[in-house]
Amino acid sequence: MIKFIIMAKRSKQEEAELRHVFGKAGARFTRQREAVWQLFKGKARGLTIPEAAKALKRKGVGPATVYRTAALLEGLGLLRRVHDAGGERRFVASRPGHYHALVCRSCGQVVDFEGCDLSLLERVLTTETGFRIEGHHLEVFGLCASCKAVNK
Amino acid sequence: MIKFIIMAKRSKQEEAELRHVFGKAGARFTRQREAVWQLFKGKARGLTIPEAAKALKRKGVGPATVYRTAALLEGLGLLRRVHDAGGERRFVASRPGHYHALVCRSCGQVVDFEGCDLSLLERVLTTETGFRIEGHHLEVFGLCASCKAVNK
DNA sequence: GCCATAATGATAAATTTTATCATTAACTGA
DNA sequence: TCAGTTAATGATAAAATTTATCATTATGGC
Repeated sequence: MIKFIIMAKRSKQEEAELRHVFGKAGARFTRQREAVWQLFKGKARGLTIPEAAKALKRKGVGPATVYRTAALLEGLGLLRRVHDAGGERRFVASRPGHYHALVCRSCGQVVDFEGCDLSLLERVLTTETGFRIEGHHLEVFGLCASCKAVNK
Repeated sequence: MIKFIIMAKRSKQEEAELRHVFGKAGARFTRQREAVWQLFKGKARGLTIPEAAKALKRKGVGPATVYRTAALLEGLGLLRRVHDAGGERRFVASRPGHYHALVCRSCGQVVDFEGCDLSLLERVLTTETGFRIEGHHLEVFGLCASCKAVNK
């Protein structure tokens, strides 16, 4: 069964969770790191680092910190890389686990989903190529419902 | 059925094919463009642009031309973008059509394959999200047979 | 609240990518 | 085969992105 992810709004509970994830990794919970996380969490289409850096400059977060924090959050499983149609590197808020992205080519909105079944494909690849399959990365493109309506 | 691609060696026939592909697109068949293509064709793991630029400098091909040519070859379907584990943008020789990459995380070798069947997944996504699915991008990681042997 | 030190901002440097333009060389047609 | 047209290239510079360094700041543990 396929499960879709809806990002929860900011809450005390979320802050506690965040603090826990950070703490477990020995990382401090700073104003800047939360600003970065909140920014990405609010953008369904994700952001490139330069885009994020521009938006965060106003909030007093420097570019170097954006780079550092994106790498950190990726390591913690809170951000995931997505490559849009143009091959641009974007980061999107995520939950730890095995998710894939359904990306709208018009507005860029990203819907995460899990529950892909590639076991058959992987079995064939194993026998045909001798590879030991360890994982995969899947992205699906299309037009979301509202862009479909607008673009005819 | 899954079909694997083995890149043919350089030949008169290949040159004719190349000339045809270039010509049909109104692009000229230059020494530099062939050098770029030959370089990528010989590297199963693909190359980043800076890597390619470094290798081609010796052959008298400037960086700007490498960028321009990679974009051209991608447009012609002769190169495809692949993102390795580190998220680096690499270009890999390809054939026109719908192929996916099986990437070895140790040596970086890429085996193209076609014949993935995601129609069921795409049908579910369509009904669940309202998206009009237009395509997908799939990469499978693992250890190739020889790296598997070496790394135990 | 104090302390140790991780994290930040500022700055600079390195790297990657794009733009410009005079020169070169690939295709066209005779 | 050869000249003419013009796309493509190299050189150069500029812009943009990414990484490194280090003094200062602020977080988390006690």
